[in-house]
Amino acid sequence: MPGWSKTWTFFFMFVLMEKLIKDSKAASEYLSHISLDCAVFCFQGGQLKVLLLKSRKRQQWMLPGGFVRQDEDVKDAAHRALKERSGAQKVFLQEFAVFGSPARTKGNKDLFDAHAWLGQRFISIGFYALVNYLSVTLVADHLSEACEWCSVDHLPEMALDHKDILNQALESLRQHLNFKPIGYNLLQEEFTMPELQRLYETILGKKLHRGNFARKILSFNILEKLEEPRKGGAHKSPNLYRFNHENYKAALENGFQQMFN
Amino acid sequence: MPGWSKTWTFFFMFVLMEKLIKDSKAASEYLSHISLDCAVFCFQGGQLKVLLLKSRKRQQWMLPGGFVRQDEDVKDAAHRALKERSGAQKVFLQEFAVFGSPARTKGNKDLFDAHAWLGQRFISIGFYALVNYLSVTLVADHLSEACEWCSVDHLPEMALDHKDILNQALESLRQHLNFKPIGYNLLQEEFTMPELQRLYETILGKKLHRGNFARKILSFNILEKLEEPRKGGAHKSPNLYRFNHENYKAALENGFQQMFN
DNA sequence: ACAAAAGTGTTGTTTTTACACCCATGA
DNA sequence: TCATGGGTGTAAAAACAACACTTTTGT
Repeated sequence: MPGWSKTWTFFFMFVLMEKLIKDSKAASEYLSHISLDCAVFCFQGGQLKVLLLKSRKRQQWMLPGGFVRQDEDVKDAAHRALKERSGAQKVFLQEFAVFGSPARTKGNKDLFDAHAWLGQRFISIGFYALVNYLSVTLVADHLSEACEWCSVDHLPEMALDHKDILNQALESLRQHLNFKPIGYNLLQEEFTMPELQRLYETILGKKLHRGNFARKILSFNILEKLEEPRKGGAHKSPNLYRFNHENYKAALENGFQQMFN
Repeated sequence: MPGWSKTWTFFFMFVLMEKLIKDSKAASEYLSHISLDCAVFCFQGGQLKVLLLKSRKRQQWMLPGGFVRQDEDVKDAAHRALKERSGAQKVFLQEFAVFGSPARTKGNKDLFDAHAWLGQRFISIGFYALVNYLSVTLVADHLSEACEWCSVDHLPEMALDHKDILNQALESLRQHLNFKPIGYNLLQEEFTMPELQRLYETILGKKLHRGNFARKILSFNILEKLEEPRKGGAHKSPNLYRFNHENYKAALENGFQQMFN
């Protein structure tokens, strides 16, 4: 087409591309090939739990995830995805790994065949999130029929490589226990010593000695004991503590030098 | 255009898009918006060094980086980038962070204005690599006029957020010292006790006690002493050691329980 | 002779670990 | 009274840190 100027070629292209873009809102709204998956943890009933969605189409459990808008920070995208799913804002979010094998989303076309855009290859950025069980209201998205907390000790079968992602999130959680404000974000603002100990025991996967645990964690001066104990339990009212933000933050900067192993 | 069928619309689009794609080889070869940056470390002359490239266009130092092919594993892409830059294959590579702020590549257009594709927003996946100084031959790419080892103690100004990426790589290196085969990958196959100690001292940034260091690291049974010492030095020939792969690997699986802090 | 490397012994300190008590209190 | 929570004392074991002294060996 020697008579066509470059300008005309581009003009036509844009007219046609606009139509394509309207067909697929996602293609213009989000960066292609990039997704994120979140392992959202809470601590409830003495158990570490993770938020799972059940896909409507295939009855498989999945981690909540999302995509990154054209001009959005990746971490903001994760916050947005999380807010939609749990109503929770200002959640503690930590990136822990990238899942970049081209094979990992081969099953996508099947899983999401109603949406062509979802059939592409995705490189997924893995985050773990820590939320307070009480401050959260679960909301299933339109692709999901259920949205539940599931104990990490009894995980169901999961779609794609999501079980793998979750296991790596758990491993990172363990390694970060002395470096990130994990206790602070998983517990309520006010908590008892047995609750804190059970959290540590659950994440580390082993029993800790009661007396020594309290002695050690108190020696860091990161806890403040409150005046009033928690009333209403079946037994002795336990003391309540909360974190001293300043000292906690300062202690994490260096990482707790061998806190608990 | 009611007479046009959807099929025709798409046919024209593809014809035109093909032309666009030919205009920009990169756009078809690589995933858009995704890059990777490598902090390549070696240990030489008692110093930890990092591989830097000097950009021809702006005389700024940069970390070597690359892009991910359409059907390529992200880690393979990092290996490929590294091989081009250093000739090194089978390098130890560890992903450590994602740099996903939309602001981070705002300077790109200026830096790479010869290549439109490079002006887009990039989410970069950060790797650190550990190489043996002797097994590497540096090669500058066509955008760079120099390619050098630079001591991490005397870093020059760097482009974009590369200094930030490098600092996070160093921090990760420190935290991984007891969990990843860092000594194994930075030293030669055969090394002396003072070399190993200096490596630990450099990464941790502090002096360690000679006698206690040797005692402790030998107690892990991860080293094998060779028959012959290293000849030719100015003083007493030091003993040579190498890692016992099996024991080293086993020890890393649990992480060295407080090895050196 | 000197300097770097190597090996080991010793000592005091700190940390860890494991028990053992004792007390408080809500049902 | 019992189950749970909370506080403390202490003793043995282990780990750590700091020194000191010795030996080896290539130049």
